[in-house]
Amino acid sequence: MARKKEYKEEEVIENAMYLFWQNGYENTSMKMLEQEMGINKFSIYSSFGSKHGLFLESLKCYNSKIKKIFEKLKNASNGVEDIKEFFYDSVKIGSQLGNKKGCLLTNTYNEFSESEDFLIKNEMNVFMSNLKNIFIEKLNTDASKSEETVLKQANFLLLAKHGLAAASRVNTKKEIEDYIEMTFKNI
Amino acid sequence: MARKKEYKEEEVIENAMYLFWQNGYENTSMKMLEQEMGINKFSIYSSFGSKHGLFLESLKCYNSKIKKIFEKLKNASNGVEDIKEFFYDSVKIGSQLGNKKGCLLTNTYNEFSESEDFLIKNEMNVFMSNLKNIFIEKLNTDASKSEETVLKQANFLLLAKHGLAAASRVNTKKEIEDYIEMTFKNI
DNA sequence: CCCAAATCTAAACGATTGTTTAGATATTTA
DNA sequence: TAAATATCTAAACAATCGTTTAGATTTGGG
Repeated sequence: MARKKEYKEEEVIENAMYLFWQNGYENTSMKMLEQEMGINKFSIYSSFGSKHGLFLESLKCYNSKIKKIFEKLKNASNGVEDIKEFFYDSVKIGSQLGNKKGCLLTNTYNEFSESEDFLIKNEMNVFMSNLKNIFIEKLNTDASKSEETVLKQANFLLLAKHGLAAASRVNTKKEIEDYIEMTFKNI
Repeated sequence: MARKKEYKEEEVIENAMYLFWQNGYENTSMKMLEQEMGINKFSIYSSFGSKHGLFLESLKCYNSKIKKIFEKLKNASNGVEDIKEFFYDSVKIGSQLGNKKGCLLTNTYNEFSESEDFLIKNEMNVFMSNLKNIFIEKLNTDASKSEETVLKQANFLLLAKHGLAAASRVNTKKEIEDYIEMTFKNI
């Protein structure tokens, strides 16, 4: 054995995640990451392999952060009302975690939409289809809805969620609340 | 007098605009611009001053491209129905102009949301408030709506338009159509 | 026809990008 | 305590970024 590490991966990755969340992948440099993570390039590379590996790990970190509100949604039993609450939770979590805007996954989805990075695109698709399936499940608790209606509404909510994440980067809290309320008027 | 220029600014700027539209500002390099515009760096700099100047000019070029559907919206007289048509037109124009995704202005709005580039942010704010005012005007053609309702619905539509532009980069035509239809269900 | 000026090509600029390496420092174990 | 080794700092790496410059080429007017 030898010298001890002066940091914990699980701790420094959080700061990396916040930085990526705020600036996106390309606009976050190794220099900024050094500063924010509090360790230097050598340590980053020995722990995470590359900037790309660090980003993937940041996405996992983000996933674990939002796992709570996903579990809450899954375990709730008020159908559409739970989805609405999930929308509110999604916006709230950004201001709780250091006033970050939007959703890291949605930001990434947009930034990589023209990219050929299939590792990351796959991560995104898994997330989106999971979310869609949960929406479908919740919508199905209302037995009066036809399968077609459910699918259409699930698509609508998925885009609304995507749009909300994008818009929440530049709009006020009031505007966002109005948007969520109006969105669920249509369901 | 002396040698003649072998290109026209109005022509090459279009290709620059398409490239920015596709990749965003930061992810478009001068090298890519040289290739796509068909002129070299010297010419770009002598015509547009800098990458930043070129981008601003691209935004103006984009504005003139979408002017048509804005004028159409302004001059129409079917109230909300016209806004809906405007949503469809906004999506369509991307596929018409070389299968580009989303809206250059919205993409820019997102990319520069954390930036301190006030020249560009101002350009964005002017665009957004213009759009909002048009929405308000159209909504007001229905005299039964209270001022509060109109403002709330205008905010909703503005975010919906923003979200639509973001989502249209990654979603299918069918999903987008469903989204627009659902959006206007209760307006 | 030749000089002046504008536009071209292409190389070089310094700064920054992500990544690697050399060497000093600290810790564990035998 | 000494040898082994993991982790640190800090410099250097090649590649690319946006930008500038030097020099060749083309054009028009006197």
